[in-house]
Formats: sequence, C-alpha cells, structure tokens
Amino acid sequence: MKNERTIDEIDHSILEILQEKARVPNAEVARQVGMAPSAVLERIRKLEDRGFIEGYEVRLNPVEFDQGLAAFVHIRVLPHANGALAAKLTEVTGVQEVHQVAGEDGYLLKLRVADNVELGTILRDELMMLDGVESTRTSIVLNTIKETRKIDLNR
Amino acid sequence: MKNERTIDEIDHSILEILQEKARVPNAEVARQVGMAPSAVLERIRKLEDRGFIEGYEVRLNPVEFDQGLAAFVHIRVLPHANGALAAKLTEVTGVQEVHQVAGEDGYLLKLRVADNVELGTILRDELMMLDGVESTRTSIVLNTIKETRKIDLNR
DNA sequence: ATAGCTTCAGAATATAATTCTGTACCAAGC
DNA sequence: GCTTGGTACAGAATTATATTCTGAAGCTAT
Repeated sequence: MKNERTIDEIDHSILEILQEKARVPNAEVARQVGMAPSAVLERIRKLEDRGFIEGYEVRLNPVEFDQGLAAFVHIRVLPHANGALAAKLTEVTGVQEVHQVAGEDGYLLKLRVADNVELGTILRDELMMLDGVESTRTSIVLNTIKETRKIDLNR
Repeated sequence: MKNERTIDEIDHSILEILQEKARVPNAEVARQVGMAPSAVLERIRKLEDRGFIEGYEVRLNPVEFDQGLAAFVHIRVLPHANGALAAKLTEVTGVQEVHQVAGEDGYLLKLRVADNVELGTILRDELMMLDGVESTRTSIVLNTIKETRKIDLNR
C-alpha cells in the first residue's frame, strides 16, 4: 500500500505553482503539470486533508493600513513568571508573532505599528505593564529586504 | 470627487472576511456585507489595483516539509561592509526574512530549517563565510505561540 | 489470477466569476 | 437649477471554473 504521508514530484510541482500564485485556476495548474483538472483537484484536496496545505491567505499592504513600521522585541522574563504571560503577549497591539526562545529565557515578538510614537506607547503602556516582564530590547526594522513564507520544497 | 486612496467600512468588512479565509466565494462575501456579488467583486478588484491587497498565498505546514525548527539570527556587520551582503543573506538556505535593523547596525534573519544540525551547518558554512559578517547571535524558537500576518483594520 | 485500492481522464453537472446594462447618486461647472 | 461626468450599485446574462461521477488502468498482496 502506498504511504499516505509522502508527496511525489507532481505534488511538488503543484505546490510550487500554488506558492507562486495561490489564485491560479485549477485548469491552469493541470495544464502545467500535464494532468486533467479533476486529478489535480483531487491531489490538492488530499494535500489539504493531510495537513500539508494549512490554508489560503490574503496578503495586505501594511503601509496602506498605517502599519509601515516593523519591530522585533526581545522580552526577558522574570524567574517564576506567570505562565499566562505568553497569552497576554499575543493580545498586545500590533503583535503579529510571539515566539518562546531558548538562550534568553524569554520571548521574541514581531510587531507592526504605524510609527515610532506608537511603538513607544505600546512598549511603555502595554508591554512593560505585564506581570513577569523583566526587560525588553527592541530592534527597529529600517528596511525589509526579504519577507516570505514560501518553503523551499527542493531539499 | 471621491478620494481614491481611502477605504470605507464596506471595504473593511470585505478585507476582514478575506483575512479570515481567503478562499471564500464572492457571493458569500456579498451576502455577508449585504451587497450584490458584482459590486463586491468590483471593490475587491479596486483594492487589488490600488495596492491594498498585495496578493494571495497558500500557507504550507513547515513540519511536513522538514522545516519544523524556526530560528532568528542577529548579524552584526563589520564597518565598511560590502553593500552586497544583504542580497547574499536572502540566498542563504532556509532564510525566510531579512531585515536591516537599527541599533545593532546589522541584520535580523528569520530561518526555517529541519533541526539543530542543519541550523549549525548553515551558520558555520554559509553565514559565517559571508564577507562583512562580524558576528552572529542566534535565538532558537522553542515554541511559536502566535504567527500571523493579519492586519488589525480597526485602528 | 483476482480482490481491493488508488489514480487518473473525460464527460456531465453544479457553482462561481465576470461582464454587461441601466439606474441612482453625487459633485463640479455653467 | 440644469447639465455633464464620474462612481457605485443591482440584477440579468454570459462565461469560466470547480466539482462530481463513471469507468478504465495500474499496482499490490494474497
């Protein structure tokens, strides 16, 4: 019996096409991989069912929505800090990512905000107010050279 | 004449629906916002044309593609470093993001790799080999609590 | 060999996107 | 106040696309 947890070259091709442009018609994908649309659709459905494909997203332009400034904030946590801190961090204004990191015994946040003023306000009035936060170190992004979620399928 | 660079409450609603689930049928969006499908489509096209919507993406499950480990790498750059460094960084294996950051005079990278072994290899054989790199500091992600690109439209 | 399973193509069908047309609305200029 | 030009919208008509269905082919284990 075929292993249901592997993907073959055709799946690879399909996913590469979808990673380039998620809104390409099925028939077009089928043409590119040389199969019938129905077969391609069946494969995509299976990739979804098996969890290889998690979902489909729209990507908005942050600048147009007053979120032109990105920043990373390292948060050092006090010993014996409340476990609820992580959940609180996800609720902070502008926070898009919360990662628990090793080495620093803390969290790394990615934020999108309007400008330095808003960032300062958030740091002062929201982050520093949370129980368990010992200190923060902020890296302001001057320029984003690359930002993608694409996964390199060829390795 | 109406300002072509603003979006109204209806656009907001549409974008919120799309941010929840990018693959919702037009007619369903229309129903939710109480308009005709043709009108909704017209609005979406304009949002695309004006650059508010940058594109549509498929989100793959990194774990299934042997990229279960995330890491952030701060790179400190030597004075007078070659300007080509940034471009080189984007080509490094597993690199999804490259941000030029203030304060540290360097770059912040986000990587997705299979495991610690691969991460070590990349740091040693790829990153440290690049001209202009003075030092690196790596934060290994133990647990990602939140990771989204959604933009809060209500501010 | 053959039963059981998967994959696929191609046709048939269902659903959705897109185009088209006319109307209403609003603002600017006369 | 009237007209012109532009935008937004609904609803119908059309086109494109997705989905379902069926049968055939291939593969594997027995």
